[in-house]
Amino acid sequence: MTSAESAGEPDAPRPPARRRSPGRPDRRAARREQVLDTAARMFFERGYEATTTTEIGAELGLLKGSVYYYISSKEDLLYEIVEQYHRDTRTYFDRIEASDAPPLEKLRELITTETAHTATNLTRSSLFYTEWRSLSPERQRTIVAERARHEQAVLAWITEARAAGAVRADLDPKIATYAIFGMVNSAYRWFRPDGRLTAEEIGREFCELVLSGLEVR
Amino acid sequence: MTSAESAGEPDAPRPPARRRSPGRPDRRAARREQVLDTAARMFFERGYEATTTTEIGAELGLLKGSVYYYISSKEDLLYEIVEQYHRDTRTYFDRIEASDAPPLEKLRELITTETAHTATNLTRSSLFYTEWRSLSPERQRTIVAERARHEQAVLAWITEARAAGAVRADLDPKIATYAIFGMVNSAYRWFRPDGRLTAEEIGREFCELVLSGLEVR
Amino acid sequence: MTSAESAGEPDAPRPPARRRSPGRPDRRAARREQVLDTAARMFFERGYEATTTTEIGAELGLLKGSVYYYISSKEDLLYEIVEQYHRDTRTYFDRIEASDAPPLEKLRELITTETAHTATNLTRSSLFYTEWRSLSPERQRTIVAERARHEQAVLAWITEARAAGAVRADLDPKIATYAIFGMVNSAYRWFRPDGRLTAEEIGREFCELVLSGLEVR
Amino acid sequence: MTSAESAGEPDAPRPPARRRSPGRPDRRAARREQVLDTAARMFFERGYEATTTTEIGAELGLLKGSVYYYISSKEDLLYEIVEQYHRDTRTYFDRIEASDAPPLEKLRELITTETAHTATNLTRSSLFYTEWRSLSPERQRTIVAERARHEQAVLAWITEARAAGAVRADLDPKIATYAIFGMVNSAYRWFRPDGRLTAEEIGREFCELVLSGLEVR
DNA sequence: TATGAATGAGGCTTCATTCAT
DNA sequence: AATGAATGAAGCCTCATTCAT
Repeated sequence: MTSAESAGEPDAPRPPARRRSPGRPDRRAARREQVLDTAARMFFERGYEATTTTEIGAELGLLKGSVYYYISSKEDLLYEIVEQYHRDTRTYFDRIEASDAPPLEKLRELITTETAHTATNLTRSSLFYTEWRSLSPERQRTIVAERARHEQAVLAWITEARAAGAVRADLDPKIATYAIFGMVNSAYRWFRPDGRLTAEEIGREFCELVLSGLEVR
Repeated sequence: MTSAESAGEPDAPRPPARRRSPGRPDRRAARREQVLDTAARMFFERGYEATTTTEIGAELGLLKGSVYYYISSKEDLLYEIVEQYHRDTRTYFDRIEASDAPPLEKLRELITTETAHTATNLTRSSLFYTEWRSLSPERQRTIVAERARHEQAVLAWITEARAAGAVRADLDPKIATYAIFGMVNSAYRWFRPDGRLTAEEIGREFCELVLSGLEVR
Repeated sequence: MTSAESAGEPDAPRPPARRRSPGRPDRRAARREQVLDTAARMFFERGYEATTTTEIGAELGLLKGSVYYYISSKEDLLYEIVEQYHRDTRTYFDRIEASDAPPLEKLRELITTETAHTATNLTRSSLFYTEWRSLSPERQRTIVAERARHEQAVLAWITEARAAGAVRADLDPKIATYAIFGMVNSAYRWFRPDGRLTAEEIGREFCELVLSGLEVR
Repeated sequence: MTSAESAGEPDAPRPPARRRSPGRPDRRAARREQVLDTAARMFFERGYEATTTTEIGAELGLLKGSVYYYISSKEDLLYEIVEQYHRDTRTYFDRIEASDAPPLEKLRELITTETAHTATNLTRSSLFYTEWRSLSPERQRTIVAERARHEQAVLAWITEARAAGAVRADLDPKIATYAIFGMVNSAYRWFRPDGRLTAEEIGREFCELVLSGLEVR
């Protein structure tokens, strides 16, 4: 399903599902993706707890029970939605971290990419930040750990740049790190795909603001 | 600082409730405040939906039914908790806005105060930002409206300072506003009262970072 | 008119409570009577189940718990109200039955008296007819038995009069009996003390209608 | 479901519900009707307030939660039961009123039909008269308004007949109206389907009694 | 593939009642 | 004579989930 979500869905379309046999497209997987997308949108709009399986079914033209043909539990549904987002996050983060750009360049790249990613996956990113509490403790831990990894890295970059004299010595790297994530991750709350600025432009603004705040004049 | 809260409660104690008869402290109101505080902490720890009235009662040494001697509904309980925070917010915001300091001074003052406020009322601020969805539509509207008011004001301050040449012309005031609120309001997620830095110090860091990012060099 | 009822109370005032000692009026009994009257009115207006002890207390300027200083249970309260009415009913019924008037005269007397009684004790009679189900099985039985006794008597009177040729032979005495009670006992539903006709006039109308319907022309 | 309800149910069977697909009888609707009938009987026997959803479920071989597969709330359940009765009432009333029979003929027809209707729908009529207080204010209003309409019509008929000299001038039409409804509507309290007389016979008795009471000799 | 019927656990809330003060 | 705090039982209702068809 390359596309055409119901009007309210601000997320970018997921890539089409894999096909089992070339001749016969796997309809099940396609429908499954549809279930995920619909649920994601509804969770985004009303919250996870407030969305019932009955409602999800209705939105899909299915009865409550039929939804379980595609999912194994409501929590799994949420997890899968969040996991997709999470996975993407990991991907670009690993790439950036592995690069040999100077630390502030990495930071710039992370801010830009993460802002764009958040903005292009509004509903999923929103769920990632607001509904993780409804996941099982173990799954929460996975997510928290990954976030911590990102924070550690950013902290390390800033610390490194500071040691190298590129970042103001009078700033606390840890607080700066929190500030950056607070700023970037807030995008899901107010970004509108049809707004005045694109995700890229917003990323650039963030970089300007933060980096010129950090940098030694 | 009359009251010893259970260890987990990071919020500053509320001032004692009004007394009905001057000589004899109003026990009821005190207990009621205890209920609010306990519930606030539990909502903070597990989330509003995940906290049952049975659990709240148990934590207070009451049966679930008995909790209703002090509250009228679970949602009202949440609202009251959030409203206290909300009210305080309004108070200092109005004071700052009414002052005749230059716009960037107002901004500095707001960032500092709001950061401190968030940090000193960790659980309540947390609920304010994460559980407002569990409130009735009307109550949600109240909160959203107030937040919008703050954002409008900050936007106006930045715009004004920019027009006066005090803020870089290449930055978008609106994005800057969002960035500031994202930063400041993220404090409830990571601030720890027993941490290395005080709320005031964090506020100062934020100001440094943001203002030197905004200001024309 | 010894007692000042709240405006809505259509029942005739109960006689003042007995005094324990001539010099010191028994305040408790008086207050108790007030509780009965207030409860009776509220049960009448909202129904027994729908009236809470909290509300009864509030109406009396008391707290929930304090009401129990005067009553032993909510059901007892209802029973006592209904019992007063019941007792009166028994009194005049016994008097009529014991008289040596001819059967149709007794019938006339019963219709008149019962209509008047119903009308003068609107709330209590209403409860007698509508809320008896909330009483304990045993108490229900008492009431049902008494009503049956009245019906038996009326049936006997009509049968006797019919045997004597005073009542039409083509009418079924049992149905006539039911009809009469249905008619008379419906008064609590529509009688208004400030209406066009007095209770006595209504009683007379009933007699006219029924007796001329029954009597051989 | 043409029949054979559990022994205690004195109401006539409802006509079968509409079918969704012509070939396959709609089981759901049938079961739903069963729920209504069972609940009606239980409300009749113990009263609405005294009947719990748990009990209704048990009687149907269901858990309390499962009952809600067929109903939306306990009050809705009551309303639907009462509404069916109400609807029937309206139907025959409109027919009679629209006829061009002379007023006393209409009266006779109404008494007969209403008595029969009450008797053939004992439980529902009973609920109609005794449990309407448990309905929402708006629903109460609907019912009260309809009853008032019937009373107005009967009052008009009697008044008309009286003006034409067919009814005794010394009787008050309004009281006569109340008397008639009191009489007819009391049937649910004592009618037994297996009794000595049929509903039709009882209706005839009522007519005899009332009309010969009303008519000028 | 999807339905329909039911489960079962649990949630929020209400309320008559008690009892020490 | 009345209060305030709490109890405890029960009530209505919701919902994720299952499973035979």
